[in-house]
Amino acid sequence: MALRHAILAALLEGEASGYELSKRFDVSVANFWSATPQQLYRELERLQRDGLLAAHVVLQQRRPNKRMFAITDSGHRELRAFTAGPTRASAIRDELLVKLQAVDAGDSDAVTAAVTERLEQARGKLALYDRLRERLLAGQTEEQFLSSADRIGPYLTLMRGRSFERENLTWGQAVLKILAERDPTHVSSPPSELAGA
Amino acid sequence: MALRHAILAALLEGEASGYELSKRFDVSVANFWSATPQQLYRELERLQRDGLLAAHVVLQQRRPNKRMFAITDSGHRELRAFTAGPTRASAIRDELLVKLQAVDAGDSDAVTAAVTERLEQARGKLALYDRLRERLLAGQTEEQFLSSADRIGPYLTLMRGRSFERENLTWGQAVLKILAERDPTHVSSPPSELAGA
DNA sequence: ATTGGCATGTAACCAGTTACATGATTCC
DNA sequence: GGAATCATGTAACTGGTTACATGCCAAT
Repeated sequence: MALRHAILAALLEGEASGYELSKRFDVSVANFWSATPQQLYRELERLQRDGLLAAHVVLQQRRPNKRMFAITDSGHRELRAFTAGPTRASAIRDELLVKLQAVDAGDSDAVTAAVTERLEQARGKLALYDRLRERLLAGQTEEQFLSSADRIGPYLTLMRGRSFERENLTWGQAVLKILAERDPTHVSSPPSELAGA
Repeated sequence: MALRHAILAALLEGEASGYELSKRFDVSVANFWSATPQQLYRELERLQRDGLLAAHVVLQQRRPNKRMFAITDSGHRELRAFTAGPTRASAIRDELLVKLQAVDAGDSDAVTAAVTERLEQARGKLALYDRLRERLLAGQTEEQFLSSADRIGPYLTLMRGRSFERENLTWGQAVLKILAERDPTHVSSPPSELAGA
């Protein structure tokens, strides 16, 4: 029953079709909630059935018609009640870290490649988040934005995603260095200091 | 099919019963994979059935008997193959961030309380991770440990968990300040600078 | 001509969660 | 005496993933 609330929260940005919502999940919601298009379509059905969303069909000439979903009053009440309820602990499931846990019994080169790939992804996401941040700020300073904006929620979650990817970068780089030093084809390099402050 | 590999990776630390494994998941594996005891018991059954784990019953006098599970050769091969295969993107599902995304349409005080609670948890986990780190290092410097230890995987994942909780702390504190400034019962305080470097 | 984006869905399956159940022991 | 810990499970349900299917339009 938590995907519901993620969808409601995402629709605060404005009404959307299933397809548009899945794009929205890809770019901004993915920091804190992941869902496949199939999940979204199914849950949108239910949300509409339960009266938390209202749907209306938009006819398009050059594209297929789409069903736009908007939050109802009942949906707003539900979302508000959700923010007031107990918070479940976050579930993390990261295959890369499972591989790293097993690196000593696994294929070290393959794990190195996987970390490198993750690093690339982190760089890409960081760049995306920086662009989204610029768009949100719209020329204002952070201070100005936070005191004047209608909605600060999307900014706060974006900043969490941003710091997460920054950590992925620094951590991943340190891990690569350590794995390289462990490698048989050894070349010495200065210590990595993974522990931080 | 990924819980299997998380279990195999966890059993690299040594054989365990279902109960012990679930404790292990709570303290150290939870950074990167979460699973309930019921999931573990079911998957241990299957791993044994598929020959990746071998079980033997340990009779105890003052406690119930337990079934200890150990990785077989076949299990080791499977784990190695896993580290060499493609890596799926990590799935994050964090209710607290859903609440934050919806904070502008939600109960601001309740969200503040939830962030405060998360901060406490982060402090606790950080302290735990620091203790685990001390235990792993066993008096050595990080550099010494990394060049001499049999297994560095657990250390690398622990350090990721540690930096994650550190980020939770700094982010959560900034969010609390921002939410307080937004509150009707307003008291001015210096700007928070959430953006970082 | 074919790839890629827009737009929506069904069906089957697999993974994860919740509730419940049992029974002994140790600690307070 | 009661709570916490050790130890394992069943059953029912809910949530999530994968594969497949359709069809049109725009761009190359």
